[in-house]
Parts: sequence; C-alpha cells; structure tokens
Amino acid sequence: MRILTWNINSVRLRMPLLKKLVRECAPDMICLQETKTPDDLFPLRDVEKAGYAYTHIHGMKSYNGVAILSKIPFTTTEIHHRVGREDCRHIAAHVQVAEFKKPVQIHCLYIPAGGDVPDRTVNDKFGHKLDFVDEMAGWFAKEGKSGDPMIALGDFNIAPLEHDVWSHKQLLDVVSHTPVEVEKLTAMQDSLKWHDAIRHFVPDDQKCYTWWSYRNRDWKKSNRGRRLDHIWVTKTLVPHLTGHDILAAARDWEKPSDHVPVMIDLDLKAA
DNA sequence: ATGGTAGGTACCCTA
Repeated sequence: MRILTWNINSVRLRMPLLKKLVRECAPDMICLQETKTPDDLFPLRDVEKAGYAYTHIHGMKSYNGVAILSKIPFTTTEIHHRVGREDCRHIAAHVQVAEFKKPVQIHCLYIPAGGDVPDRTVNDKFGHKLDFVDEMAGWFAKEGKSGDPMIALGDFNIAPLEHDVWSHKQLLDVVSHTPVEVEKLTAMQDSLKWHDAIRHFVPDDQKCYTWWSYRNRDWKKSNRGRRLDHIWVTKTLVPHLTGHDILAAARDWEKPSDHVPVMIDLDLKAA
C-alpha cells in the first residue's frame, strides 16, 4: 500500500500535475491539502478517470480544503471541525487491510499556517495554530484508545527538527520553527506515540525539506527549504514501513505547488 | 532590514 500527501495549492489549477503524479507514483491513497475548492466544484470525474473510485472531500471557497482519493474502499469517513471553526482542515477515512482485524485510520490534516508574527497576543492566526495543535493532541490521545492502527499525514506547517529547516538559528523566530510550535507539535506526537515515518528513513542529522517558498528566485540554488509536510504512523504500523519518497522534482514541474508530494510504502494489502 | 511570488477572488485576503 502506497500512501501520499501533497499540499496541492488549488486542485482545479493543478489537475494536470495530479495526473502526472498518478502516472509517476501510482499511489493507492492520495491525501491533499489546500484544495481551495467547494465540494460541488471539485474535479471528481477527472479523479475517477485517473483511477480513484473512492473519494472523501471537504472543501470551501478560496481557502483550505482537504481530500482523500483512494483505490481502496472506505469503511468509514469523518469530517472534524477544529477549535470551533468549520474551515476544512481535518478529515479521516478508515480502510480494512488483510493484516489487521481493526481498520486502519487515515487522518488528513491541514494545520493553520499561523500568520507572520509568532505572538498570539498580537496575531490571532498564531493563537489559532497553537490551539489547533493542542486540540489535536487531546483528540488523538482519546482516539488512540480504539486500538486502531493510525496514520496522520498532511501539511502540519511546523518543521520540528534542527535539520527540517535550512538554518535552525535563523528560523528560531520564524513561524513554523519557533520553540513554542515545536513544543506543541511534540506534545501532539507524544499523545499517541506517533512515529515520524519520514525520519524513520532519513537520519535526523540529514537536511530534509518538503516546501520551498515561491519568493526565491531559484528555489534549488538557494535551497532554503523546510519540512512542513509529515507522515506519522502508530507503533503497530512501523514494522510494515518499506519505503518512502519526497518528490523534490515536482517543485520544478510547470506551475508547481510550493509543497512537493511526500509518500510512504507499507506492506499491507487491502482486505 | 527588506521584499520577494503565487492562488483565489473581487480590489485584498492567505500562504
């Protein structure tokens, strides 16, 4: 089973790139963020033609929006409203695999970016981000009691480790890498003993990025990246991890997203 | 220290 996450930054604009991604990677499940599309305008017919018969979408006009596209049927789908808003940032789908009695839960997340100023007293967006991560930590702690194997993936908008950013020192006061955000994300990770599936394969002392700003003349030359997109798995899934890829080449596709697709392979078969 | 680019929408928001 191959599962992939991508902040696509407008699904309607980037349908040709989504098709290219399918041709190159053939994931079984694709989790998208920032689809920026109300559900009635989502290009579902194209997605079905590309081989994804099962879809769970939750979008709105202009902002945010998440989607799960799948070749594997869902046993359950969920929409979660977070911190008192209905802003399309968390959906889940459950799939049955042969290896487990319990369903595997897939959680597609788009954590708020948090604005520019890392101080909640002057920037509400930063407060919203911190509260969102706090709420997820509490919610996962409870949901974990189901005993279901779980995968959480998406654009978390936080680069927690020193080598998840191009300069740890220069980004300590930049939203996405501040100590308070890292502390909250770490608490969310501890809530369910989540394992970072990408760092499972990439050593902590090795630079690793999934996002490069549009504002650099030459993203590859300056290489000022951050690892904002994550795939986490619970303990029972760790022995099933067989591979990973970060499609940095997608940053050079025509009209690219500023995020690149991130994927893992698990030796699980649909039931 | 500053401003740089992109997408969606409607002349400005968010990233």
